[in-house]
Amino acid sequence: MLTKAPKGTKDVIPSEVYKWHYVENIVREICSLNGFREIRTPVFEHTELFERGVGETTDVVQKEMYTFEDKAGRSITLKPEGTSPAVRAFVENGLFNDSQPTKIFYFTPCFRYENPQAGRLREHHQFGVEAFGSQDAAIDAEIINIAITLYKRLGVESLQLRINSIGCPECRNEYNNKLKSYLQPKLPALCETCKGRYEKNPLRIIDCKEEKCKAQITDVPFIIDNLCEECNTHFDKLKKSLDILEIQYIIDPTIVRGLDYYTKTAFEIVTNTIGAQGTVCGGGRYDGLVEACGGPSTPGIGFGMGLERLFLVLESADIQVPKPNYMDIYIANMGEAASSEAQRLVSSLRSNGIKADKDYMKRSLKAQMKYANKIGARFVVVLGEEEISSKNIKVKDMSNGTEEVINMNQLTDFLKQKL
RNA sequence: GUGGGUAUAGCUCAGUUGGUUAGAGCGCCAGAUUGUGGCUCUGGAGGCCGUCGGUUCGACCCCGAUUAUCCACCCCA
Repeated sequence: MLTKAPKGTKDVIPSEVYKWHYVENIVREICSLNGFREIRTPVFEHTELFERGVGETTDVVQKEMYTFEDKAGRSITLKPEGTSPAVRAFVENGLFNDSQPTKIFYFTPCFRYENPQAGRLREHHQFGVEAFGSQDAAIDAEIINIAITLYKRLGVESLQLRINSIGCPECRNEYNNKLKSYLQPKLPALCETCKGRYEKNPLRIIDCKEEKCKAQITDVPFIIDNLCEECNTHFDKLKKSLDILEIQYIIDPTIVRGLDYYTKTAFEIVTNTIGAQGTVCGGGRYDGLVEACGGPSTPGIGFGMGLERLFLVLESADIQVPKPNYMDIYIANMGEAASSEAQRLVSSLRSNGIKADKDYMKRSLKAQMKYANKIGARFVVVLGEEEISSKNIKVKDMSNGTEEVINMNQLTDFLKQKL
């Protein structure tokens, strides 16, 4: 127990972390190009935020949250998703007073108490993007474009964008009635969960995976065919915008999303290469969420992208993340005096911005050379009594084995020139 | 919450139809004559064979439970 990470969590060890850095750097670059700035919010929030934001009837809130009381009796929840906290921060800090839109992004851990499987953890990490303040469907397309661009930059091609519109409260209400009257005669044949969904959230029945439910609703009316004029116009504009950006998409009327806050645009980016959990990015518009969280009526749209799943996609596509150079120079040393001199040297090199390391294991010279090779040191200098007294050192280029003799004092300049 | 698979070295996995000292590859450490890496060769360290109980003269192997892990359902990223 002591030496085991909790179920559904994973360490990122030093030899793997470069992949995260690589992706994070590209994300930051893309966000910056699109005018999105980073926001950092707490790992935990008041439970109420998620109940209100994500929705009391959702699975996430009903059975997947890490909720506990703190010592003062407050109900606290580890964030199960990133949008509600972003909205809370948007409202609390009065960002709606700035010129709109407000365009933000974040990296955050998310916590959900579920049984782990391929592509599903109890703690996973998301890259998320939110844009507040604009109702323009063009911004929906641009949000989607950020996710598409990221995957394109990483060299992934086998992904599919699926879009839908799930309407606004008005047309959804009307549609729900239509849906209910369609479903009512079939109710006895539906599964137990769907019987429950009928009153609370009939839209979800369309998404049910039970065969008997699927069989019942083969000619179910979709909301996409029952949108009000405004929502229809919005969806048309979205499609047009995606065309302008040359983004391929599939209209999938069964996308409903499991978080209650979505309105109008809902989308998923999916793959079939990483197991059953193929949604790599999911998001949509949430025009009522800011108001529901106590802010002024403000439209919004965003997405969450699971980073662990992103890495699964890279793996399945056999895409290698370039490894960084870990070490510029390694100072091999023999004997106490040389060890001290090596310490002085690496310290001076480091303060000049050169990645430098030395032996701390009292290894033989041969072993030190092997080590230097293994850590990927570009250059090696051997320090012994001779070098210390003469101040002349041989700098070996590990990439081709050539050596050059220079004065010890010139090492920094020499390396700056070579690197 | 439900179902199935798996559990042997740091990692990936063999293995014994139940019988004495449990194996490989990779990795790690060291050596192959003087102070120079990658390739090769040699050697070494490293395992209560997940845990507890049962069957048996004898269990790493069979049975049960338990825990962990993987996969799937549900749901989601």
